[in-house]
Amino acid sequence: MKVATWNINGVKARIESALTYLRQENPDVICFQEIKSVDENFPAGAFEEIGYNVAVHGQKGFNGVAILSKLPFDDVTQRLPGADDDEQARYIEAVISVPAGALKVISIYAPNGNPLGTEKFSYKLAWLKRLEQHARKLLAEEAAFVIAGDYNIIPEPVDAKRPAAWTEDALFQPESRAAYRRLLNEGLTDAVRLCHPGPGIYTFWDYQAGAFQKDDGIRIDHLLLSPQAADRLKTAGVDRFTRGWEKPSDHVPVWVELDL
DNA sequence: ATGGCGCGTCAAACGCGA
Repeated sequence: MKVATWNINGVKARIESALTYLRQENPDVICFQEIKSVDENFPAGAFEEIGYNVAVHGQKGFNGVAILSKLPFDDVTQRLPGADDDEQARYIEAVISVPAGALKVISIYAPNGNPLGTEKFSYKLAWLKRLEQHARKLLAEEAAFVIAGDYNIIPEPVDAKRPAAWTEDALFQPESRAAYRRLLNEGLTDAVRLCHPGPGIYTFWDYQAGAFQKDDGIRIDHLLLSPQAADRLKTAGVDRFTRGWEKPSDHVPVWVELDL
């Protein structure tokens, strides 16, 4: 079973690319981030026509996440616990029945957090703390799950072509990196890093300054697996070829193959 | 050396991203 995640930077702008990718790569599940659409305007029909069930948590103009699955959803939850007043659409969780039992798939769009020293950075850290607390609860259930999405965290210097360029950025702050490391310490597996230990694995290249042509990238989109999902890990990868398409997203899809 | 884009909202710049 192939589970992918892709920050598409606007579903309306990326609908043709998304459909092409799904037809070509045929993932069983894909998590989208930054759909920038309200639920009612999400083009669910176009995805249903090629065989996907659709679960959406959108908002007007910004943010927004979705999960598409060939297998039906048993349950869908649209909120990350811990802040009932949080209006930003950054989280959706779905349970899918698979031959080996059940798989919980979570699509996240973690806050960017720039600029430093503002409420945006404290919101980022608070949101990541909520994610950690929720992950702990899920880990206690000892079930297979994957938290997939745009974490907006560069975990290590090896995850950037030019780490020195990011030292004043929220994505590479010690506090952000520590939040990611805590998820690993608590037992989650970074699937892409496990399968590709070396340098040069990136998932985002800025639109500006010819970043992709220079391969001036960063790795900020991740798939974290629970121990029960990691037991089933076969391979993981990054589909950087989509960054060379016409009108690309600045992020590319990342995926895992699980033996489920 | 520096800066170089793109999306959505709305109908001209602006917020936002990373």
